[in-house]
Amino acid sequence: MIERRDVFQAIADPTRRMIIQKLSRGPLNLAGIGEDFGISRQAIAKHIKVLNECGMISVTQKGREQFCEAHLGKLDEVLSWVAESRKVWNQRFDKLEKFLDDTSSE
Amino acid sequence: MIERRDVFQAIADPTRRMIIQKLSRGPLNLAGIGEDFGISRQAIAKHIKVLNECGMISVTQKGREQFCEAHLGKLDEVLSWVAESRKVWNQRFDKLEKFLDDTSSE
DNA sequence: TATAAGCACAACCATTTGGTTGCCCAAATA
DNA sequence: TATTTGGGCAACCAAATGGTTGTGCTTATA
Repeated sequence: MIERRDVFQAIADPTRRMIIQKLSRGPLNLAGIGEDFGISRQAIAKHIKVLNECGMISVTQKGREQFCEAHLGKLDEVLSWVAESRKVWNQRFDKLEKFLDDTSSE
Repeated sequence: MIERRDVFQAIADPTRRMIIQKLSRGPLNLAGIGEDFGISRQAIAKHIKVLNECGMISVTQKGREQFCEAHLGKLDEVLSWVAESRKVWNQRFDKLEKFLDDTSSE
């Protein structure tokens, strides 16, 4: 198995998705992120590490605290992949339309 | 660890993403999907199983062959999650805009 | 009918994942 | 200064992941 570190891996885990949404409201330190999760601080720290390695967030030291900020622009990669996957799909609809158009005599 | 079977899991693996894109051009049987992947047929079959369990594709028996069809509409769940995550982000931009608007006297 | 094609099932494997606990360190705060 | 508070590091764990090989079964095809 190979360790994958991309956006798709970042958003694969539900906890990480919640973290991203939480961070979408603004930067937070680890303790702040960990609130309302029934999960240990270490588990959160690991998710933060993964998100950072995936390029989804950046971490800034500030005194003894560590503030995390989401890079929501990174999600563009997901959007463009979805768009790419549906490209032919849409073309097929276009073709179907054209076919129905061409074959309809009434 | 808990076995997660959702769209995010489906698209987390690069091989599965390629399979989805391949299927976006139309249904294929397992052998057809497996072409051009440097991977065993069994590995492909496992990915197909996962994709099916995630609801990303459906499989139809046809004689001795098994045709797979992608459910590209399922990707809407990804799009809406991304949109939801960026909602506040956009609002923040709006707020910033408003703030700049309100505070600019020149 | 003999053979090839398409696939299922099972066993096996190394690595990753997602979580835990325990200990410890440095920076704020009372 | 004593004590919280925020967090790092390492070890450990069970389960999931992504792959392999081998065997065998059924459906097409030569």
